[in-house]
Amino acid sequence: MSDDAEQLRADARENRNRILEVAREAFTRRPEASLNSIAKAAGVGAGTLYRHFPSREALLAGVYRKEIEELAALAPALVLQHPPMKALGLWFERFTEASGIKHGVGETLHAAVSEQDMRDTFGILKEAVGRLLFACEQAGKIGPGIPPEDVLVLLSSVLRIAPTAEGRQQARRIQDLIVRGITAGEATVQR
Amino acid sequence: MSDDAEQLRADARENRNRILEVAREAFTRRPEASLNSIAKAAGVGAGTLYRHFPSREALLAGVYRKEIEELAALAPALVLQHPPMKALGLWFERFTEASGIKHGVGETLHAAVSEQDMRDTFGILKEAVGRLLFACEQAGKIGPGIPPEDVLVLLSSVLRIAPTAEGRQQARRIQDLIVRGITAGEATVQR
DNA sequence: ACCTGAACACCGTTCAAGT
DNA sequence: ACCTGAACACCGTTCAAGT
Repeated sequence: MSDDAEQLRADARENRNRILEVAREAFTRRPEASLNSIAKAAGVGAGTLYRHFPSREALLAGVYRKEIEELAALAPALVLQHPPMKALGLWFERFTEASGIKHGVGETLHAAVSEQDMRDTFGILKEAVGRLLFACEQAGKIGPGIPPEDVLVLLSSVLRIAPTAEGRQQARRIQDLIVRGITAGEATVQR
Repeated sequence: MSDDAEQLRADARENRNRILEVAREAFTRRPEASLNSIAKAAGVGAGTLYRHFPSREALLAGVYRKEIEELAALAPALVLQHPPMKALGLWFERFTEASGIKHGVGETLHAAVSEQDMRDTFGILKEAVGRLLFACEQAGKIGPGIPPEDVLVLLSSVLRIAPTAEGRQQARRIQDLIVRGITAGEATVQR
């Protein structure tokens, strides 16, 4: 929602956007692309890139922020259009499919503890999942008090899976397992 | 089980072991420790390290192999000593606790598709989980045909969690969610 | 205010030369 | 048969000098 590029001088904002464009491309091609190479491709000095994005993670967050915000915004929309459990399932699928999310969320989750930028982005996703879970809860489909962040951590495991045909099947199976876990409520967990 | 250092000349085997020792220490302190610094600390040339471990991942696998093998060996032992579901729960806890596993398995899972070393190590863990699941299945506690690799991928998500007190609680909750997902058998997954 | 790009210390990796 | 360590190309990051 917030633009993050509001009070910038015209040339600075242009640079910022160009960096984000180039970075998105570069990361899609090769997730380990160097920041120097991105700066060069964007036609800016290395220092400029570092001024806008002080760390690799900050750049990642910048690149995928829009995508993540869209994904989050989808949650309430799905809740309106579908029965709660169906909405949850559909959102899970979207989460897995969103290609950019792969890198973006992975890093976000990983760094959510330390980096501030990340906490924000993570918070957006957490809220989205919370909304979905709440709807399911209201409908009596799941037990109360399942922390959205737990679901998100669990869901993040599918991001590691390679995007082969086989991998996609596995991702689907894993999504189902998560849904079942949520659905089961108080089950026979033994210690 | 296999030693991996069988047919080596005496000095080579010594070097190999020293590298593994130093690397374990270094990775524990700082997961991104450079390979050059490890070589130096181990008192060997960089080339020697690369001869033994051609990639960072190979070194990680070497470092954590023993630990992973022990964890895997624990599975059948637990099955003999406890009811199946309890054995599963205990093994999950051990998996989460094993500190070295954190780095080792994370990388292993990530690279399991490409690297051969990794496939082997991953296979060992997969077999262990398979054993646990089979016991639960035999006891009629879970549905049949849950792929061990799915459980492992899911379980790997807890490895990202920071080892704070709060984090440990979350890890525990997530383990429970996984167990519930497995237990639920065919549930109300909607599409 | 913002940008450039040379400079620094360090990285992974290779390979000729040694034993 | 194995090891050393200098060398290479590249990395992230900083910062004086420019506009």
